[in-house]
Amino acid sequence: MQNKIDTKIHDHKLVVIVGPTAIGKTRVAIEVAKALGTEIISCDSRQMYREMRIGTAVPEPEELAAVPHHFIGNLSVFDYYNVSMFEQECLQLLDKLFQEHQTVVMAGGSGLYVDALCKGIDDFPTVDPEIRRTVTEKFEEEGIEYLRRQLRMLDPEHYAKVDLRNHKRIMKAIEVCLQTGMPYSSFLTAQQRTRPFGIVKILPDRPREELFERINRRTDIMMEKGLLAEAESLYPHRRLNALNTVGYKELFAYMDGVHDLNTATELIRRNTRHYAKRQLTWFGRDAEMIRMHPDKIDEIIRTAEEQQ
RNA sequence: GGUGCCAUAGCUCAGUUGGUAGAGCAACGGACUGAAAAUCCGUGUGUCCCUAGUUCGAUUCUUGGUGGCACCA
Repeated sequence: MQNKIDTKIHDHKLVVIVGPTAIGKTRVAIEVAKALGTEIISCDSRQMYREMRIGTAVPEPEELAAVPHHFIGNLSVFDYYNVSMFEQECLQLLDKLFQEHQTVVMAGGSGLYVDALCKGIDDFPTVDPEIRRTVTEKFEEEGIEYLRRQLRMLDPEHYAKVDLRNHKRIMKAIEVCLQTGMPYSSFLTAQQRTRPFGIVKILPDRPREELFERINRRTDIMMEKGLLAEAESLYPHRRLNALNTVGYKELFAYMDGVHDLNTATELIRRNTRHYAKRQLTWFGRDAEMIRMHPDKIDEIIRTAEEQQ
């Protein structure tokens, strides 16, 4: 007897369109959503901040008007936000959207956010800001060795697994240990959640050279649109996490006199390329991705309609 | 036309008292469980301009070219 549980066909479907920055996802997503008469959920950790529009390449007003978008400009740079919140809010929103639409489109480039929604993410309490602040201060004062010692004591199991050179990973684990009084690793199940809807993953892809040309061009367009002025208005808040973002941090450095404007622009181009590469690595290991050229809209629409 | 200096990685350059070479940046590869456009890790990719010598051996020394720069005409 064959086990047929995994091949169950759902009533609803999420079409996920993810890929590196500047590949042309926005246009593809809008065309697909229009063809399917549905809405778009953005999964972009930076387009959520309403103060950051030019540098995050949010869709044009006409594009936003053509198809309803969610999770764009819904936060302020002062807000705390995390993947788990995104997962929860997204699931709730999908519940609502699936009452009206058979299919919903998700588009963006934040791999962790995509995976949190598609595969689920383990649940543990949100860490008190006070605890985060304490751990951060200790790290700044005493360095990564301190973090390692702490983690070895609080959660030896995770200590053995974590990248001990990555302070962010260690800090997160310590924070959760301190918050809950339990080892961070005790929250990790590595279990994939099943979702009550089908998921089709499309990865718009083009030759690297083409992608890099688009990144260069888009950087110029952002500058013409007034990215510098946008960054200047955010300069006082440059320490906020939301502003640790390509396109802004390089201009802050320019304002600090670290380098001239041309250098800053060149660094934006380079850092955007690096970012795109990281995204390619992330999405590339997902075997469910269907690679398609973003210019072949009709094929993508057909795939979005037909695939289960 | 003459004299001098230079030619080494994609770029800027270092170096080898003769044993086929290494830095920075760029580039490339990878990891990723609540700050993820973040954070972290790894990799040298080379007719050492060409040619003929000297030498066991030349990217290194010598001859002659070629190209670039500077100065003098």
